[in-house]
Amino acid sequence: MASSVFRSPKGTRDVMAPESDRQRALVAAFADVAVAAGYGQVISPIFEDVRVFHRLGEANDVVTKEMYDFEDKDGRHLALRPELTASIVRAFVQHRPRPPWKAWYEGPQFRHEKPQAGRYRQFTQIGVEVLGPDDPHVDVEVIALAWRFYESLGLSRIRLLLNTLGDPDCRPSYLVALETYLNDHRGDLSEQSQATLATNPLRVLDSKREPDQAVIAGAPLMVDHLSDDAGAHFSAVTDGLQTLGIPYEISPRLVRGLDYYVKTTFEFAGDALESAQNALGGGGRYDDLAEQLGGPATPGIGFALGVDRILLACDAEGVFPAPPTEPQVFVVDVTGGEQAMALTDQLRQAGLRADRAWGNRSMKAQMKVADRSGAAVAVLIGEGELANGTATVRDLRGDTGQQEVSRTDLVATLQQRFAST
RNA sequence: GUGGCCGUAGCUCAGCCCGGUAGAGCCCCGCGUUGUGGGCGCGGUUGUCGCGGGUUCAAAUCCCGUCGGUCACCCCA
Repeated sequence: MASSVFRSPKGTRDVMAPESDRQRALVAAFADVAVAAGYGQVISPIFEDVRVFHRLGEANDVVTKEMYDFEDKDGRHLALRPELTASIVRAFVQHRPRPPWKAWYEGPQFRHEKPQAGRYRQFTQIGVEVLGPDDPHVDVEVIALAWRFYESLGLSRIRLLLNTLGDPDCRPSYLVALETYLNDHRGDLSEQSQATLATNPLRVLDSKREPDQAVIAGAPLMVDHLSDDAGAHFSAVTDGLQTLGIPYEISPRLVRGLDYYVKTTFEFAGDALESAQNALGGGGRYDDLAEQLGGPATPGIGFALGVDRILLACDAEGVFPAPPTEPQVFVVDVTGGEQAMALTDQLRQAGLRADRAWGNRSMKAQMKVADRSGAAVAVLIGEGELANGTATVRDLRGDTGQQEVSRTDLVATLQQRFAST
C-alpha cells in the first residue's frame, strides 16, 4: 500500500472479492424482496441538477457542505447525488407514472465527509419509495419490507426506532413551543447546540453532548402536539406494525437529517455495531417533496439502507457469508495446456465453474494451485490420459480417491455431480 | 470542519523511548517425491521504513509540515 503512487481517493475504497461477491449477493437479495412486493427498479443518473437536492434542507450539512458539486463543460451546475430519494421523486415528477408508484433502487452516493468506520465518501444504499397513497398502511408496508429484509439476512440485533414529525397543521405550532422552551434554557445548552438552535431547533433534540441532556429531557415532544390527522396516522402505523408482529420503539427525539420529512420517520439501529455509525437504515414520509420539485402534490414515503453498514453488522453477528464462487472443477494439464484450454471451455459451456493453471507448470505445482483455488475436484490430464482418451477425476475435498473417466463422458459426469449445487 | 491515536515486506506486526546503515511469522516460489494438492522438513524471493523538509558525522528512530488510515465530535446510511 505504501509503495503505490496512486491510491483510491480519501474516503473511498476498492471492494474486492470475496467482499464484492457478498455485496452483490446482498443487493440481489434485496432486489428479490422488492420485486416480490411489486416494486420496479429505477436506475437514475449518478449526478443531477444541483437544485434537485436543495429541498433536503438549507440548514443541512449534506446540502451546504458535503455535496460534490461541479460545473460541466456546458456550464450546468451539477452534483453527485448525496442521496437517492430526491432523484427518485424527480424522476416521478418528470415521467408522471400512474400512482401508486412503487420504486426500488440501488447504487452509489457521495458525500464529502470525514471518513470513519461505516462512513465513506462514496457509499452504497438500497431503498424503496412509494409515491401516491397517504394510506398509513403504506408506511407499514415499507417499514415491514426493510424489517423482513434484515431478518432474511439473519440479523437479529436490530431495533426499529419510530417517530412522527407531525404535519403542516401541527408542526409549526410545536416548533414554536420547542423553540420557546429551548430559548428559555439557552444558557444550559452547549455552544454547539446554541448554534444549532438558531438554524434548526428540532435537531437540538438529537444532540449527544452531555450538558444538553437535561434540557432535552424536559423539552416538549412532537408526539404530544399532534393534530388529529397526524395522530390518527401515527396510531394506524403502530397498530399495523403490531398486527404484523414487528417490534418497534417509539423514539420521540428521533430527528431525521433531511428536512423534507413529515409524519412517520424511522430508523434501524444495529446494536451489534460498536461504532458510532450504528444506523443501518432509515426513512420516512415526505408528502410535500413532489410538489416542491415542481410536480403535482403527491404524498410519498421510503427508506434507504446502507449497504456497507449492513455488511458490517452481518460481520458483527456472523451472518450472511459470501456466496460460493470457487471453481467446482480445476483442470490440471501437464501435456502443454491445449487440453486445459479446450476442457475448461467445454465445462463452462456446460454451466460449471471451471478454472485451470497457467504456465505449463509441474503437476505438483498445478495441484497446489488447484487445492488453493477451493475447487471440489481436479481433472488431471497427463500423457497417459491423452493417449487413452481419458481424464483422471480426483476428489480434492474428501477421501474418495480418483478415477479415470472417458473424455466422452467427462463433462456429463461432472455436470451430474454438481447438479444440485 | 475540530480533536486523540496510528502509518516498517503482499498480510499481521517487532525495532523507535536510550540515533549507528531493516527483522519475525504468515503468504509466495523451488526442492525432498522427474504424474498428484492438503502435513512435515530444507532452501529462496520480497522493503522509496507513507511523503517532504529540518537537526546530526549518521535518522525507521528526534523535530516540523503534509498525505492517508482509525476513533470520537459534527453530521448521517
